[in-house]
Amino acid sequence: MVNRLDDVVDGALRVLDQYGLEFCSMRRVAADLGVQPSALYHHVADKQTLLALMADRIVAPVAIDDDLMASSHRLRDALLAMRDGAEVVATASAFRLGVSDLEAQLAKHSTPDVARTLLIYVVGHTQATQLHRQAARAGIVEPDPDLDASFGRGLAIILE
Amino acid sequence: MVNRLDDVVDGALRVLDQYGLEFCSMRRVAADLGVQPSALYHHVADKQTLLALMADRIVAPVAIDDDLMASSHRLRDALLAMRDGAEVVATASAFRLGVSDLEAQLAKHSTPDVARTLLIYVVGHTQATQLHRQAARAGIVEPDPDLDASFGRGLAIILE
DNA sequence: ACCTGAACACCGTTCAAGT
DNA sequence: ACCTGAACACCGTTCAAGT
Repeated sequence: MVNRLDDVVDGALRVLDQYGLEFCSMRRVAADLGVQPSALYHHVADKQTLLALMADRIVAPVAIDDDLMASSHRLRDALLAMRDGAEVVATASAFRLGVSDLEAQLAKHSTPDVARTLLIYVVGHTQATQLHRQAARAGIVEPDPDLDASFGRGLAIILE
Repeated sequence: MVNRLDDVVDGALRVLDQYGLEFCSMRRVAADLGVQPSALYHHVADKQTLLALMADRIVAPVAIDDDLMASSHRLRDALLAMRDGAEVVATASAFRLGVSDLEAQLAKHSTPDVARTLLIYVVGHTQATQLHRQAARAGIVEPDPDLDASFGRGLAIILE
């Protein structure tokens, strides 16, 4: 079987969505691709690099435009669409201040400081939301139905 | 040698500060305490629980008062004082929306929405800062001297 | 270019047993 | 109450070698 880098990222995202970040190991991704673990290192330098590529892919389809409120909601939706999506993005380089493409896009439609504050807030709130939902699903905590609305209210505070 | 739960958390924080979250394993913490890995499970249910206790301890000395700007800076300083401090707090339960003691403290001096937005921002910006500094130390990226000031400007956006 | 097979140095966690 | 010793089922990564 022949794989390209894109196939490896595809497989990694499949494993992430199915099993969660905790179980998204190089060995599982390899198994998903029907390949030995060592084969992944022909495509990718290490796990961190693979995670960065996954983060880029999660965030790639998000369109940023003049409407920062709507753009923020689209970003949140893209993160929520993938299991542990926000945490992957928060830890990987898509979040690197000053290097993130997302931050640059947001800055084009506002100011650098608003862009950065917004990006941190959206990823952070979504990460907390996914953490909370996971805890609620496990019965550790009662579900909070206000979390979606809470996101919008925080957004309004940042965007005046 | 006899250890209490507090000694275990102490040891874990020592290992965290010295080696970073990536290498803060149960086995290393045990070695730091001069004990077998299995001994830790007499004090703590699992690693996640230990991380939550560590997060609580990192955040415990932070005083929250009327001055939300100064309080936010104190929280940031406490996170920066511990290697990977922001990431530990972001992942552990100190960050759980609606359950975090820090969030409740902040809410007493403002509104629930401002408190939550502030908490997410401070932890998020500090996490990105520590990520950036680590990358800069490794020579992967050039250091950004504006990060400290950037924090204050984002804070001002949230607090009007 | 893409992969296998085998190895190395690690993990978190459990559990019977010791003191 | 606190810990040991041994085991189980895993990790990420390297590297010679194959096609």
